[in-house]
Amino acid sequence: MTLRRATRHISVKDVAAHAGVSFQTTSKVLNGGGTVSELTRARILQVASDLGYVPNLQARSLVMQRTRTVGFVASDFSDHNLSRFIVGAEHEARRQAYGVLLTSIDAEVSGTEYALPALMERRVDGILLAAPQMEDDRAVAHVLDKTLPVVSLYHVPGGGVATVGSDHVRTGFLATHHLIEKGHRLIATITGTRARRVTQGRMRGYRRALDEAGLAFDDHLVEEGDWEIGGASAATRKLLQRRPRLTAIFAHNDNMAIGVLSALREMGKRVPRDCAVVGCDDIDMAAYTLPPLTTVHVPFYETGAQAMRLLIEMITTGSVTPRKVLLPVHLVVRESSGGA
Amino acid sequence: MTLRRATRHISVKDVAAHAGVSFQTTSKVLNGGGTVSELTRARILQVASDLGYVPNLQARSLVMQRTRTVGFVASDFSDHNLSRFIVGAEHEARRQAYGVLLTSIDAEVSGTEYALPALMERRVDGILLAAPQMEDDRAVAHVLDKTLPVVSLYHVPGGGVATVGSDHVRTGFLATHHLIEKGHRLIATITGTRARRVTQGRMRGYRRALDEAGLAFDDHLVEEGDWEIGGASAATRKLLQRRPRLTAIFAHNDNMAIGVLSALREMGKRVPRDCAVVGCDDIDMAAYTLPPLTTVHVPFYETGAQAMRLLIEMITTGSVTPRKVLLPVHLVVRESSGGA
DNA sequence: GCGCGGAAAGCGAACGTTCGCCTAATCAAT
DNA sequence: ATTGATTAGGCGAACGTTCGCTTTCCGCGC
Repeated sequence: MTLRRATRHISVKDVAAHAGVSFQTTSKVLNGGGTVSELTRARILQVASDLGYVPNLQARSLVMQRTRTVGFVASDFSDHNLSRFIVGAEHEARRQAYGVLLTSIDAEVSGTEYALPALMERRVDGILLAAPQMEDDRAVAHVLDKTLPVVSLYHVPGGGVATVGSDHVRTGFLATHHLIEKGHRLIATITGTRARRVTQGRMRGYRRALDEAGLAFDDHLVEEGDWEIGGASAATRKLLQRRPRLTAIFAHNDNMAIGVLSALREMGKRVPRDCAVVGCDDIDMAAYTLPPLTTVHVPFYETGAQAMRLLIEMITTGSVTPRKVLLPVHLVVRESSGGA
Repeated sequence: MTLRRATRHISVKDVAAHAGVSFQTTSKVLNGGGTVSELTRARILQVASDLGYVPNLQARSLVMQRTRTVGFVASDFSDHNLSRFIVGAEHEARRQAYGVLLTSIDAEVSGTEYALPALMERRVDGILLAAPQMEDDRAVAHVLDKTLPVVSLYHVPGGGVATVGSDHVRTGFLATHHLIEKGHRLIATITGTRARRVTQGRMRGYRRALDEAGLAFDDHLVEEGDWEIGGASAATRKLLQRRPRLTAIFAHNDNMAIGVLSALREMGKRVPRDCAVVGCDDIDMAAYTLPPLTTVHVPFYETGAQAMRLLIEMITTGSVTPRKVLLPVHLVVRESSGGA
């Protein structure tokens, strides 16, 4: 149908011309600074609004040497937890009038290939990292070090990067401790992938709770999962084969806990009577499983907001001190562990 | 600990100085154009790489009048379907070396408030819209019209905006038709929120399938849902109270179908023997519900990629012809409807 | 010897800002 | 009247590019 041309953007010079002043004066007015008479100030503002003037941040960035934009690097936005994190980060960025430039990195290729250069070209002021596969990527760590403020959701080797996350050890501890309090003695766990820090942390919490209660750690009560429902179902069957008398399972995320519930049901076990289940993350669905899932709430949204806040603080203060922030988690008791 | 200063970025002039040529010549080399001797070309490239030169896209955009960046406006990234869409769009953008600037809009405030100005300031080349609440926002439609290439996932009033989406009517038709083929005659449906186009489309497909089979439409077999699990459970109970003999339920998304399954189980109904259930969207979890959920697969990832492709095409060709693209959907038969 | 064509590289301007410094003009105080 | 301060606004430069137009140099054919 119609084929329209892109209309030229109007600039500060256009406004100046219409208002009969120099464009520099216009700039002053628009930025609130300088000494300009009330009359001309009003006139310029009027003209600017009439013409629909929108400042060009590109040009401003050029002279200011700051883009007021941060890069966000993630591995997979469709991960539910990660997307809650993104929402938190984006909200905080918006609150402080920062733009967020999104880049995904494939699971295989190191982020150095594309994501980082793309962000550098656009001269982001800082980078928010949410890509677990970077946990062991020394190349990335090296690139990031010493160039830009960086905050990561995950551990980055080299220690030059600030980190914001939740307390994984406590998460594992709370879940396990709760089961112990409920009287369970044979408590199995289906872990996340072993290489991940979060898995190691939650595992440490699990062991600590056992230790405190004087319970022995049993290797046969541990099965590695892949964070997915299907894998957790399989793991559940393996565990029950090896230790038929176990009475509780702690899954390293709610998704796997759902797989556990489904496997238990298929095997004719009743939850929580025959076997209690506790997950962690506290996803929306946890309240709607059958039975509703006891879980440890992990503040993903808050983590995102906090990470962005820290990043922007680092940007504005110029400090690149690699701080570590740990956000608290808390237990949410529902029926899968026998209720409150 | 350490407090480091942001190191100055090195520019084309720095490279030129080290290579002993004018910065314009350097620019030529870096962009592949112009007539430069093989010797100096090699030298310049060498120096650029040694110094770690990264072009400044801000400056380039300024003179080129194109930022090679698109804006993405979404209402809620943590929506699973939407996040699949984002992934698709981002991958396509990356493939074509476009940057993606993320903005969320709150459910309440019209996007005109913050999101659009923020994108305009950054001079994005086009906008990808994924915010259902804009379906009836005439103000937004007006702002968008005639200024920039815009592709929307949802309908935008005014007709000036290109749209990419899946075939909602066919989705409703396939789900309902499948149930009819399975021998069901009293087929209830739990719809999405009525105001949404997707709901209206799926509803039309539902009615069309009934019509074709010569089945009467019964208002009491329709209940409005809110896309959420809890609401759908409630709706299921209402439906069964009004029409105890219904034998099938079509939910307007998989999430609600999960709520339906859970409500049916609580009421002692067996799925699919007593009541068949069909959802739509084909989320990951659909394969893991109990029983696994028959659903209509909606290609969210592809939709995102396609939308981005269209947007970039509009940007590069300068055409703002408001095309409408409908992607095909297909039925995925699992056990909740009685299997294949 | 003269002009020509082409290769190689330089130069100036422009893109839309911000910022520091400069110039008038006004006005009160000496 | 001469100063000095204050107010209002202009001017030039810079940020890092791209692009089109010179300029310089060289070899070639007449």
